[in-house]
Amino acid sequence: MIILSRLADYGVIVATHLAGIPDRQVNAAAVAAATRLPPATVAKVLKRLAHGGIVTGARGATGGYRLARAPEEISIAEVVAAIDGEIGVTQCASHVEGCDRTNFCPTRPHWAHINRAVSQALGAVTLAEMVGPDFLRPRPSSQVHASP
Amino acid sequence: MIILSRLADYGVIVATHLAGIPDRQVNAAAVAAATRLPPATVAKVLKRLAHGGIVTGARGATGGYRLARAPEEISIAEVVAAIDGEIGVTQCASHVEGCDRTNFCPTRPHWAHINRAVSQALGAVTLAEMVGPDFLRPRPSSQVHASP
DNA sequence: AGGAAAGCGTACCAACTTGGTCCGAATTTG
DNA sequence: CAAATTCGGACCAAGTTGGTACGCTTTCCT
Repeated sequence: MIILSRLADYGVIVATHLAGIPDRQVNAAAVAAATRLPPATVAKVLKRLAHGGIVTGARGATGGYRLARAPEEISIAEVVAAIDGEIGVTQCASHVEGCDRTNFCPTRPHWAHINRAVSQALGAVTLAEMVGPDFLRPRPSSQVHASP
Repeated sequence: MIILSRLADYGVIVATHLAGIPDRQVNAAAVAAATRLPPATVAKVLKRLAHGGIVTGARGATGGYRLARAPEEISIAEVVAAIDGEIGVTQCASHVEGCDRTNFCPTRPHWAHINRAVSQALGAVTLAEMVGPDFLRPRPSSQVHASP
């Protein structure tokens, strides 16, 4: 199973790319060219990111996108939430009521626990760490640049 | 966004139900009746669970399903993996190669880290803990969100 | 001031995945 | 031997998602 949708994946890639050039303001086509992603989809992703407050878009000629905050202030969870909405393990974790088998469902505390763990895992990594060359690695010995 | 698919959710519910009756061997219809889930879908879920080694199915008359292992030996991650396949944050985390923007992707170590955190969160909880009576807290009022 | 460039919003279409159903083959009990 | 019951596969419908296109607004440059 895949946790993140493809658009969310694209969103992280795009946001990471923007984090790598914090002062530049580039348009969607340039981001698409730099990330080798479909331009139309990149535009869609950037729109959602702008709507979520991750990036800010400048209109007009010589306009473009730019990160709305510092890269170390933006977590992956925010980027993902801007694309696909709030993170939830299952639908029981999202909707509060209406489950007619609530009595048969002693699993919700565990879902909440797992949900928090996932959110914490996605919220612990920031864009600055994503783009940083010396990111925090729990295992500094392993080399991860090559293909696994 | 929802992490687990609905079938995976059903699988956890079904497996938890089976964990609650470790010595009984019940058929798919009984499980569906007990869990208030669609019978056909429960049958499908049980088939995948059997294929994944979570439950064992006995054919013939008076057949039925039973947990293949002890409830404390089966984690949620296994159940989810039996339904929806191996857990991966994104497609980059699953497929080993073929990504033509590997050079533009310094994010994979972080994906691996997040992926491991998610897997650990899902792997830390077993079916025995799911069915355990100590954990169920019937408090449907407060819903905790992982606020960013 | 006008044209061009770029973002913004919406709408739309295609495709894949998912949810759900059904029937045949195998197997065990009575 | 027959009936009941299950597994295992194929099969179909529907929802969601990915992706694209178009019109509008805004801003800079000529």
